[in-house]
Amino acid sequence: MAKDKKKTSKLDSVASLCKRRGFIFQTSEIYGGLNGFWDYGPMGSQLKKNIRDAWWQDIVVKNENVVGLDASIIMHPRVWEASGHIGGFSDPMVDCRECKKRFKADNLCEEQGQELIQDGKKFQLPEGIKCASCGSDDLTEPRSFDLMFKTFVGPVEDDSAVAYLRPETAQGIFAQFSNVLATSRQKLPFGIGQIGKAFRNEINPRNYTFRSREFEQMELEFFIKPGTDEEWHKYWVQKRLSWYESVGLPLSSLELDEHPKEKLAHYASACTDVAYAFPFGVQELEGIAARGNFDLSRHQEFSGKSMEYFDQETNERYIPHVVEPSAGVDRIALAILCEAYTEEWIPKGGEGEVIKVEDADLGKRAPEGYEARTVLKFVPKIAPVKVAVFPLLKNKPELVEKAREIFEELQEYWPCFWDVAGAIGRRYRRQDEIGTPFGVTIDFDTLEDNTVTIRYRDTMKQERISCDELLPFLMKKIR
RNA sequence: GCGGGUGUUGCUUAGUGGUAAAGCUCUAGCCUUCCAAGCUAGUCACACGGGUUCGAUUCCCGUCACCCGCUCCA
Repeated sequence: MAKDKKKTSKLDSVASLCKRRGFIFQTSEIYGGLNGFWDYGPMGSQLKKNIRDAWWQDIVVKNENVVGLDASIIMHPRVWEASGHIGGFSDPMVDCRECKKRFKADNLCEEQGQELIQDGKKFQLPEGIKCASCGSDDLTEPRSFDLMFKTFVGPVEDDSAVAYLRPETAQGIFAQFSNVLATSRQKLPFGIGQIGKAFRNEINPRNYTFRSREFEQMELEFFIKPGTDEEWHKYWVQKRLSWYESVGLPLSSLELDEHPKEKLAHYASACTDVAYAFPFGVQELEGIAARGNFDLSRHQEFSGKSMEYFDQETNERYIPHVVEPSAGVDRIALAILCEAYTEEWIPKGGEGEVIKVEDADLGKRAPEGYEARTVLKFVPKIAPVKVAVFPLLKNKPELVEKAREIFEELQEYWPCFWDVAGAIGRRYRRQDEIGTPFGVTIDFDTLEDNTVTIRYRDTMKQERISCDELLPFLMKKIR
């Protein structure tokens, strides 16, 4: 195999660790996998839960004017007519028979000053359109790629039973706007937050878990008085940025991509992407869009039900505008993994400087006199396992018993890890690879003076702390 | 989906028309008073499906998956 294998990129190193340590697996791997679908293992599922919890806490719990929702994945098909996903969400593509390149048909036409001809579900290229790459006019007919997964509701598979897996969670919020408004006693401005799976039959899933066909979104629809769009849009961009910092993505690793006005959808007044510098390029984690009242108006039109809000202060009746921060959980998880992934060369014997391995040298052998360490530097809040507890020696029952006691106490509060196997250094390194921020070791001194060693993942420094102070100390560090 | 590349165990590699080897990891035991130590034993692989053949991991065809480019955007 792979005699001329390219040097591995950082993404390969991250993916390899994710598999080795139980973060991410290929779905149904024993059958060869399925393109665009991924499973999260013991560490990955806890990592994702921590990300969701951090979002839910920051968006729903800590804002008294934001409430939660958990809408169903399959909704009435008319929802997708109203949202524009049926008819508008499929991209007709053309292929060049000469140079084999593929283009979005409407982009290609637009670039050449023409418009794509649409006749119901059929598309046609206008005269004279040429390949943007090689200039050939030998192009295929525009073909539609429906990005929504279809299924049937009930036992009969006829056209009237067709339904769709939601391609975004947002429409569940819009469709329940009136019910939430009526039951939550909220006044404008207020928001509805939701976390859930969405599905898109992507043409080409890529970049590990980055573009998957099944993915998880965290979306807030923040409803506002028309005319306040700009200030609320700015507010949420800032608010979201500070959240990213709090989960371990520093501002220096992020980029704001403000869409120019002329590129916005006709109903939108602003859209800013939060992007992360992945190993494969700067790519979007979240889009924060000011969408006007497009969605609610459409649902009012298609359902015939009023989406208006009565403003008690001004005695006005209007359809609220909305600002939508919409984030991808899987993308954030991948960004956090990439950001946290670190290889170090540490001097044997403990003397000298630790060398942080540059991206280009990842996976290489440590130089003479050094040994390699792989560590995931998660912030404690996000780390899947918070504390690992070790008896210094396995064959000393008094150590094991005391350690077990401490482990069981800590387990009441966080996911913890119990490990008695192998030398203590080996056990520390195992925890480094899953990003456990704290190690607690019980030794013979513990039995004498009731103190334990606490070992820090990032610095490998150790200090002694009284057993009584351990819990409050960790509480403070982990929050 | 199109074009190109890749596919042997958890990882890194070896090898063969007669079903596979090594190191590390992992598991168990012994030992061990703080950073992948040592000793003993053990588990685990030729992506899948056809074809050729007495016999295929090896040759041929197809499929799948992953990576790169086109494309895409949560």
